[in-house]
Amino acid sequence: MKISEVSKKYELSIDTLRYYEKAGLLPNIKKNSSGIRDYSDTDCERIEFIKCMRSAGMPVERLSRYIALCMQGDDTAEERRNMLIQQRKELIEKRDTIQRSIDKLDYKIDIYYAHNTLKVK
Amino acid sequence: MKISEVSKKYELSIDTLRYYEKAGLLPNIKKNSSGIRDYSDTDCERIEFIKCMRSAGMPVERLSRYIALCMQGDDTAEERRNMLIQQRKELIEKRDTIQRSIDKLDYKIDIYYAHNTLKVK
DNA sequence: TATTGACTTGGAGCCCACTCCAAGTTGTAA
DNA sequence: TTACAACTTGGAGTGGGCTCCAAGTCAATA
Repeated sequence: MKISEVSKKYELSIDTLRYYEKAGLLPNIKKNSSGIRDYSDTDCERIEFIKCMRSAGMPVERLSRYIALCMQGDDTAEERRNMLIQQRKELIEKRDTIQRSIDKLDYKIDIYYAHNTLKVK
Repeated sequence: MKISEVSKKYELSIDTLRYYEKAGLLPNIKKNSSGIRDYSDTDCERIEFIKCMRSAGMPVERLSRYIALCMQGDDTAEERRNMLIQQRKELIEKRDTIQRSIDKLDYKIDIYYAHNTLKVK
């Protein structure tokens, strides 16, 4: 798959794909004789994972470390697992923070309704 | 309350408090004869709201618009309510995105466990 | 009265995650 | 063979949200 196809399929700009590669998130992308990238299925799976983690706010640098561990082989499995567990913990905190904000908003929105005329803060 | 006290109480740096003020999030902070800020209870409540919304990812600029509407008076109540409803909607989306990432992580972490030896990606 | 510490200001700098740009190469189509 | 579209590179620029800095003011204390 060429970069423009991948870009369309995963809704990531071409620049972002190259940026991710430079940042170590997509190592070993194959290139043909004239230097053009050819993304494999494995690369694409990785992109899905990256998208998922990025959308949840995992920093590029941490993702890069995780992927570097993947490339190092099986010996790093435990470390990787710990990274995922840590990340899950952080996401749960983040989700709960957001939930508290939603609750607070519900409360505020209710007040606007309660005053019915919509005229009171 | 002086800025250093507010800073400690709400765990926001003094620079951040002044930055928020400059950005329109904290209008009309009283100053004494020698120009020193004196935060009122209302200011403090506003700071709590700002912290809550910021921690949920609401951009400073949008907060600034919301607060500008507050200052304009009762006529803007409906618009403000709509902003809060919109914000709630976005937070719910964000929360759900994070939840999906958590689910994906659970799945991945499970795989590490399943392979028991911790040796397989 | 000299020092100290907390405050003031405007503006520069930093980090992250892109995003854009210039200049060049390649492959196909007219 | 010339035009074009899509690709390549390195590096500069951008926007949001702070964070830091220099230079100055002020009030209380030694």
